[in-house]
Amino acid sequence: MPELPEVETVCRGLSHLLVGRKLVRVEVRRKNLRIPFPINFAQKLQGRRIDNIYRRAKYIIINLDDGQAVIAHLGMSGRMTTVNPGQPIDTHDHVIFQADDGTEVRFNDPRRFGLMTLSPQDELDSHKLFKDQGPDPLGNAFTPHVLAAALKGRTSAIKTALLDQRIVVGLGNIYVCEALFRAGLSPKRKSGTVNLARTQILVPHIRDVLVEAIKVGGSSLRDHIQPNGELGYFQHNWRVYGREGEMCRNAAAHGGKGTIKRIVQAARSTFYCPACQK
DNA sequence: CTTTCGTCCTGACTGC
DNA sequence: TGCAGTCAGGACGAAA
Repeated sequence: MPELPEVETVCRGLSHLLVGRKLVRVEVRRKNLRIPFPINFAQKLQGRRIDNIYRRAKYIIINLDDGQAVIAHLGMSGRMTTVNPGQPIDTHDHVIFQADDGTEVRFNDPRRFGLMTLSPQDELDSHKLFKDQGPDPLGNAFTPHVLAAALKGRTSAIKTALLDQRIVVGLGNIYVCEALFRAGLSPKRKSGTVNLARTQILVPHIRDVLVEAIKVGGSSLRDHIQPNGELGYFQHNWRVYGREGEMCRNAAAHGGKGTIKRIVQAARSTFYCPACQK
């Protein structure tokens, strides 16, 4: 699942491949991803030079030399990969980008929860997709005070609230589970009880887990891979996600007690240790 | 306003 | 071995 670290990894990989390059050919093979492509999407990209590629929340932003930006989201199963010339087209290769040095990048998304659209660069802040989004967890705007204020008075579970992109962007199911475990907070705890004292513990843990994941290229769940085809390695560092029934790594500190449990919240699996998350 | 729930989609996995 | 059923989940819009 592309969450913040995976999208960041993809953006860095794409930057190396494409920044400074001119797009000589763009082909849209399927027109109905999560939202329709803009009219003449491919034609508008052809001949443009790529000035910059960066991550905004879980989106990939590709700045073109005419002031437009491509906005791309990987959804659940989206991938951006380079292919060798002549590689056969896959059923789920939805967009093909060919650069002036022969580099070919394909957007492949079996489940089609992803999207790709265009916006003027200077209108991104007010864009429908971004206008209600919360702070980036790796930016200066995400502070314990800001998070505590956003959670105040809420009755929903903290797990659910952290998945809400209006509160903080970038987190998905895996990293929310991991951050709450590190912070010793129960995923079932009411958001409103996560006061300043608790956000002062939680915020650094959110940052740490994301930074650690970016360092190793993100997580690979099923088939998530980087543009260069390499797998991310962070899944080996998961402490609770996908570890139902396993002994908690902190068990020694709890008299040998603590088994990772799986529950369902808002129709999503939550993994946590009842012994150390309160 | 907040919160919850259904929906989109396909591939991997489970159990008979 | 094969096949039906279940699960995975990001985001959004509708419903409560």
